[in-house]
Amino acid sequence: MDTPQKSITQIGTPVSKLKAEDSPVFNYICSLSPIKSTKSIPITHTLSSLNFTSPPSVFTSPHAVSHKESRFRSQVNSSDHSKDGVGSNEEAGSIGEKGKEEALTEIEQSQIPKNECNTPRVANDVRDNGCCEDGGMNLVKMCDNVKPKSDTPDWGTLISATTELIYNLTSESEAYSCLLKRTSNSGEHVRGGTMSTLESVSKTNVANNENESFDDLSISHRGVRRRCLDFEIPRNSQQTLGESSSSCVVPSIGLHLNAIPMSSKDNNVVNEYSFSGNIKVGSQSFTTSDLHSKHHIVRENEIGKDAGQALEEFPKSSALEGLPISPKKKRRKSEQSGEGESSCKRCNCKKSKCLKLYCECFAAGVYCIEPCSCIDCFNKSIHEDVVLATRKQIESRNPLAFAPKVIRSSDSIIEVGDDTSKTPASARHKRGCNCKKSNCLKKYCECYQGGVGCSINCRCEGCKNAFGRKDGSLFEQDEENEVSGKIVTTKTQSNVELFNPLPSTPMPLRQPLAQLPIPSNNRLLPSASHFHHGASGSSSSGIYNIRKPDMSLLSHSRIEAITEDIDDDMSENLIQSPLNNMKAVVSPNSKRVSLQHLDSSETTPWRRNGGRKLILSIPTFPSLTPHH
DNA sequence: GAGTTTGAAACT
DNA sequence: CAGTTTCAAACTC
Repeated sequence: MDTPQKSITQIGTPVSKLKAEDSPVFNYICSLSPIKSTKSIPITHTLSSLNFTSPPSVFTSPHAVSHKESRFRSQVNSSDHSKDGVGSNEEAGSIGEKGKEEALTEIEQSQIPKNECNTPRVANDVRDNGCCEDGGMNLVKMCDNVKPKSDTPDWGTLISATTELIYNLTSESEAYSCLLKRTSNSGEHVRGGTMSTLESVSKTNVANNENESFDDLSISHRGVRRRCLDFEIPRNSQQTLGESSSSCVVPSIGLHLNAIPMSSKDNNVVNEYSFSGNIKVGSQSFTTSDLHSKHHIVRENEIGKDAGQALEEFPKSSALEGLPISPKKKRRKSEQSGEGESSCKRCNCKKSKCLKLYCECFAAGVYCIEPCSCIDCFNKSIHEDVVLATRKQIESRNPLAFAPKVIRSSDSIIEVGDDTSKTPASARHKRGCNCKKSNCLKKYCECYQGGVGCSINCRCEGCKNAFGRKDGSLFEQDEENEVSGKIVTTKTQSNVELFNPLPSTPMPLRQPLAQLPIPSNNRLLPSASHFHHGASGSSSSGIYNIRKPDMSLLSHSRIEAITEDIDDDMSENLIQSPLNNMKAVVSPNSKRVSLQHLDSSETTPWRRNGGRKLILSIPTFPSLTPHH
């Protein structure tokens, strides 16, 4: 017998939805409360997610697209359109050109074919202006059809529609939580004519469905990710999420993995690389990079802020772009993380012009934004060419320079090897740290900062990393109690950690199972199990269910779960770096990374322990470098 | 908030 | 590749 929920979940496509509208089951669904209906989301989501079709052209032609244009254009409802344009132009004109030339001189101008980006820009412009609008209109119509004429919202329909739609978002966490909030909070959003989320989502979906092929063809990676969320939110969704529901957005998502420790304090934020990297496993994978291809990058000033705030701040920030910001505005990371919602990178660079890896923003692949306190910053959209050139240069030196520093692989415990397998963290620092004095107990240590244990890759001295020591030893009792109050010693427990949906963070990461909050309603649990749709049915599912503490974690969990599936299937495939057909190889003893051709893995650190490959889960990191 | 410490990044 | 310098974040007071 089909339960109503199940029926909902079967409504996987707009077509089926339409059919379902007339069915008694559908009516019954409509009578259900929105909250109940949301139970179907995971399944739908899973299916939807898996429906992403064409394998991504992950590493193809990541031509940078006009950030400026898309960014400004995408201030859809802003009345400051002209202002934006003027602002950017003025800025580019007054500030940009001179300094840009300087910077470009420094970074070998010849590396930047100026026409490089022209074509993609056109394509994107066309897309921005055309297809999405059409799709959006259609979808709005669809939602209108779905929307009952009476004052009583047809929640079942709406939810099934929106859930399905919203699951085309790659930003599960934001989208999901936003949707849930909105759908469950009130009908005003819908009835009152705002329908922002639904419309947004609808647009996204229609755009995805109808223009998928077009997107695939026309969209390539952005060179530089926008502030926050670039990775996960499809462009269309980004637009609308940013504008209509960004208050729901978890701003830390979209951060470079460097930001894990910050964002992790929210405890419901999975780091973006965990997501994108895992999802992307291998060049054949279907999601992140695909989504990246399909969807554009977020505008830096909107995401992570309240929409209104973003709109308010945009003119200001764009006007201020490129201008030094008073150090008084400086906010330290600790403060940022305290804000929870605003843990986007902020730098304080004074000499690097934010064009070196010293700059956290630059290193994270995001532009600097207003809250940054940098001086002479060139890491702005208006200096896109400079940024691109610099990145290219840096990448030429170290192809993984912009890759996430922490490799968060669900297989890492198994894969990494004997000495580190005991350590609980399901991730390792890509290159390892080199700490001398901090004992890997402070955030000077990149491993510690990333919330991961040290590994054999580390050259640290006196390692006492609370997440796992270099020598593989477990924490001492005292230490451990301090950190988490729990000793993780067994393989099972390690596995629990492995599937810990929580981001890396000292406290919760090592929180024992018993101490984890179990949701009063365990609806999440079956939902979570749905994430293993088609999975190998490993113990991870069970663990997963147990660990599901929080609705806000759901989306992240799903990501990880899917990752598991992918890893199962593709664990033998090395993840390709953004560079063409090359394996990124991390030398345990070298800071620099080298590239290795596909036939030499056995001599590399990729293989350890019985020949299993150590997978470098390089996420879909949109290389700035156009590859030809 | 200023100064110090630290280690990554960059440079030689 | 090793040593040195530069840099900015983290940290301390």
